[in-house]
Amino acid sequence: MVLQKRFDYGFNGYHVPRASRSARGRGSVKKKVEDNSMCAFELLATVAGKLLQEKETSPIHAKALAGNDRTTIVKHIVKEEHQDEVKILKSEPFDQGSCNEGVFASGLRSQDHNQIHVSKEYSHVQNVVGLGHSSIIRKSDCLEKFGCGEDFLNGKRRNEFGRLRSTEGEGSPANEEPFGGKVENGTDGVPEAQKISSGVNGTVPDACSSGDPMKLDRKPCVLVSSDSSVEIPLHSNCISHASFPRCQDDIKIVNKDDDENSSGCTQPSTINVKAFRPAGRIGDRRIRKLLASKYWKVAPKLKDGELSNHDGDMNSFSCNRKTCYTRQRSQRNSPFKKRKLFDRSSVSTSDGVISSEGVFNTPEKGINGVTTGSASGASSVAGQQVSFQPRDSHVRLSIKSFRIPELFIEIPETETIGSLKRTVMEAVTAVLGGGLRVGVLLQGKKVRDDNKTLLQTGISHDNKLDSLGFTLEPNPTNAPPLICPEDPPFLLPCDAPQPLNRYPTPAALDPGASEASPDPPMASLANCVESDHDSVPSPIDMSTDKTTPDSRALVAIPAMSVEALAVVPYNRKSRRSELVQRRIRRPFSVAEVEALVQAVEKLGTGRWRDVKLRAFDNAKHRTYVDLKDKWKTLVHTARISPQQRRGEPVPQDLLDRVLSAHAYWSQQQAKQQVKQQPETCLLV
DNA sequence: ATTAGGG
DNA sequence: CCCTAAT
Repeated sequence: MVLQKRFDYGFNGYHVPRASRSARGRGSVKKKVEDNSMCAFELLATVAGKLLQEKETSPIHAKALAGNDRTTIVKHIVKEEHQDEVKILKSEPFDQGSCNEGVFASGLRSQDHNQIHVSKEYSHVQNVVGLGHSSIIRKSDCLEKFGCGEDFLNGKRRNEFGRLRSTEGEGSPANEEPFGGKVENGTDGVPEAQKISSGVNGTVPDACSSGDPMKLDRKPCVLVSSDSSVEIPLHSNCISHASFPRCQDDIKIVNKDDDENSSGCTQPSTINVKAFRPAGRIGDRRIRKLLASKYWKVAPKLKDGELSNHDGDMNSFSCNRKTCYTRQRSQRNSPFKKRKLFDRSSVSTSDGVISSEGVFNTPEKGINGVTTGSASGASSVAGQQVSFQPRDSHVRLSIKSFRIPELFIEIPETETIGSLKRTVMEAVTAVLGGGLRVGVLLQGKKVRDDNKTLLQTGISHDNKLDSLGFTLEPNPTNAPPLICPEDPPFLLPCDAPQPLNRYPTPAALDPGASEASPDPPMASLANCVESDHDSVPSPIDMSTDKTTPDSRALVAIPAMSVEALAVVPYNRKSRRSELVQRRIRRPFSVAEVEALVQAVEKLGTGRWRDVKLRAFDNAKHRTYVDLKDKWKTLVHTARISPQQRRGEPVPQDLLDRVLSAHAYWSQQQAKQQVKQQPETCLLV
């Protein structure tokens, strides 16, 4: 007997009739997945968080819950208690003052149905997001190699990412700063910092606006650009000051999206940029990992006991921030050493989970560069019932129902209903755990730019949005062919009508692929990212050891071959190669250009690695190749008429500097060659 | 791993 | 941004 059914995932017990599903879901199945995911990240994160929560208290475990399965989360979860199968999540108020909103959600689930009842309003999207992340991350963290207690998942830690530090001067000033005098003159006495600041603000007005809920804690001046932050040391205790006067003006771009990095700056005098980012890609990975492990551990036997492990994890989770913080920093000491950040394979993987990137972008602070990603094929559209309620500049919405992607279930006729339920649950759990990502639909259109703020996207309390929807779609990246990395023929490409899904094997969830993806929304729960995007080099290796083809055996399916019962999210990409996603486009902000120009003026055009190190050390998404390319385009841009230029306009003065620096260094290069020419001639 | 260029 | 060849 083969049951083929789509399940509506109701948050409020609200089921969306299949008939009412938008056709979009299906239609988009064929779309090439190249999505970068998330747009309106907050929304996605919120949704993801919900889903994950749900997962944690999946029916499988819910049996014993009997009404006690209530999950309440406040801000960041600090500790978790388990009562039999029931988990109670508690969190502590964020002490940063940035998030003052109170609790935002509570969930109640019924055991017999895959329904989650989510009520309560989200006082702030950020909070919601934070919630989702924390709950998710918490566990994942445990799984991570960091070990319990080492992780952080609150915004505080996140702050580290958005940090810039001054660079120390290297080499002799004369060589290092050919443009030093010139630049200074160019500033007309205006402090570099100020200059940059104006530049940033001019371009990205809202970036640092006071309205930003995520205000920085105590650091004074932070410059935030569209997708990166510029940090300028204010105090003089920077080493660079002494040895290299102008160094204090160095601009460094930090990628807020990178989760992995901890902080770049060790100097107290440095300003902290962006408040925080709860979970980064790392978080995503962790989440995924968590999900995966959980899934495999629990699903199969549906035993209790399993949770006990979590306890330990959870506790560890509540490590004190200090510790986590320290850890984080230490980890990122040698960014370049372990740089494989842009490895594509890794990127794709990350997508599977919600990326943290963007999670914290609130409308107020938003302003990120536009990213253009292609949408991933969505296999299903979740039921949408979103209502907005004006409240300050916050958007409140409640998702009445969510439909999960289509699942195929195959089960013997002789199986019991209970067995069927479990099977279905597992399938759902599996999908939710790692194979989904969240998409946002606005008026029928998929919102692909995860970096846009809700406001920019048109989702604001001012608008009576009646057409905001979320979708759960198979996460291409995430969905790795678990079992057969080589890509067995049987794994159908996403365009296949309705490929069968199979339970992800641990391997699949694994990260082999990892992430980098910019921001895969939920399934991968990224960065963000988005993560970062992209950025975390460390793949999740949890699956490595235990994962074997046999893992499938773990699937708790009644006496039948796993294969038979296997429910697999379809729409997975069969080939890893296909998983390769083009990195999301992240236009350089003026601040970044400024930093680049300054670095090039100082270092020249042939030392991109140094440029990267000097000015973009913390911007994981900017590789030296990117910088080189950007310089190339800048030179080109500077040469064409302003009318021909596109994108965010770059201040003419910057372009002028580009040209002069380019000319200068070209000349230098020529001289170098001239010098060598004679030598070679002599040699010959 | 970097650099340099073409696409 | 991607892809490659050459270092």
